[in-house]
Amino acid sequence: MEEIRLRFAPSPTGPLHIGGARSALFNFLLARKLGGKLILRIEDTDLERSSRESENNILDSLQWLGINWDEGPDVGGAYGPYRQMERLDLYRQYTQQLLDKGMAYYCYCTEEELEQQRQEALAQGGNPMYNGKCRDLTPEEKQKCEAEGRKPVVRFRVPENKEIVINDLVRGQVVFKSEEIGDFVIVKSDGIPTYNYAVVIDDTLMKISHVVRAEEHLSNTPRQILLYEALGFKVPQFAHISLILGKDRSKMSKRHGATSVVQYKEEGYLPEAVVNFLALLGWSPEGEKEILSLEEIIQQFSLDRVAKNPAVFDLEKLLWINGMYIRESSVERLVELAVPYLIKEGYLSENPSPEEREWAKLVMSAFQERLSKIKDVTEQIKTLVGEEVHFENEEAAAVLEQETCPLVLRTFKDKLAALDEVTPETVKTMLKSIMKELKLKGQFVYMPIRVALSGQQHGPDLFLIIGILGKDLALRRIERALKKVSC
RNA sequence: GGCCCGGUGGUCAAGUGGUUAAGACACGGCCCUUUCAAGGCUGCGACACGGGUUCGACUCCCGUCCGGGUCACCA
Repeated sequence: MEEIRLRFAPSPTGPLHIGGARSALFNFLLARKLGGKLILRIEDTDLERSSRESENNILDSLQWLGINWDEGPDVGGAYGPYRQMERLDLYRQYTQQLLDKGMAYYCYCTEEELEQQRQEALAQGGNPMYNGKCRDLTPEEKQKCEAEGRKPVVRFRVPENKEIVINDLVRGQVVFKSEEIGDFVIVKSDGIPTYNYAVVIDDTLMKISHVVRAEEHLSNTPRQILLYEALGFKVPQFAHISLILGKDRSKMSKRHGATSVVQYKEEGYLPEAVVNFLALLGWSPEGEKEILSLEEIIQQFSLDRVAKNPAVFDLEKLLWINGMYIRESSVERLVELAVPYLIKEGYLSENPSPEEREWAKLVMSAFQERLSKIKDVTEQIKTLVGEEVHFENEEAAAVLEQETCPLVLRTFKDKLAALDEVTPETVKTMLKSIMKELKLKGQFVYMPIRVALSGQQHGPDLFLIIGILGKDLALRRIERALKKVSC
């Protein structure tokens, strides 16, 4: 039995993209489902754009999501190194092999020449591919180019009249013709291999059995298969999953909003929610239950249930899923998550005291049911902090004009002042007693107090609001309202 | 432009020749409730189009249209 080995191979050219996260997730899911391993490989051959900072961000993001790998640049493994730039020697020997066999050749064309070729091909309505100019350079021609100081690239000699068949695990059979593929570069003029080349050698050397990646790579696959065959390597199984699109149905990009995993983390999304959402984008569980833990998803995961069509990223649904997870969370966890936001907005001091943490707990239990993402709590809490009460609108202000309002507020003030312990329970019974004594319907008691305390007609249960404000501030806000009402 | 992949409600998405074409998000209504939210119930809403094949097509074939990807010394 062949060992099951999957990999996620990002380029460290920026923070982990949401689409990359989904590729990583699907690889992870399949690896776990099949009892195989997940390998993390860093494809850092683009010297211009690659950075260690991005690499770290990618690892952090994956870890945050709960996507763990068995081998990688940080943990090592038997098939390392796991950064392509540390594997240059490995590629070199295969390049020599291809060169010796005449399956690859040096090309001295300049960028300008290539650009011109492309334009010409395009103008003739053809495929803008390399025309094979340097395919059969004589030693003299070569020498001339060298003398001019030209640095050659290595191109792969694409065989003629060949059908390349991909048996894709999600797309089925896809056929390409070799005539549609021009001789492509496998080693750049600086000696660094290109993606299509390095990926083949690495996947082979790392014994990757299944390559699960985004659909944008489907058209690259025939090139890679040609390379596998030229090198005498075994071709792995391929599975190309569809892309994630923005609202306007084009590929997800910055203008669609947050595209990187850290941005979602910073907005206050829970990792389980992001994972759950991503899994549902292009895959569907068998049952009707959509809120699933990673374990449940692994159990149910299968490539047969992966959709072929691209999926539009629906933030509304992510928000909903996130809200579901927030509601399922313990208040303690929510407090941990919320504290940084609360500190940042100045609602808590840098090192929150036990009292402040207790307050944060009141806040989070009050808002747990109504948050879609943790960060929103800073917005929601605004009305419950400070001396000033701002009425959300005229309608709210009008509540205080009610005839019975002064009486209600005064009664409430006295009773609250007399309360020894302000807990949800004591406040609750206190409020009920006001209803009874004054013989007033709920709305004539609760609404004026609510508006006087928060300026809002809507919000968490009144007794929770009072807990968050605290006895003293609540009293002062009532007094202010009372002053306004009595004149 | 050539090649490749795709096209079920606004969005995600079941479905694999015969179904009243699931479900979820969003949206509307009702219930619950002192408010909102959450929750429960309910409603609106779809097989891109045109030809075939077949007794019968969302499902199979062809064409058209639409969307996306790719054709880099980026991955």
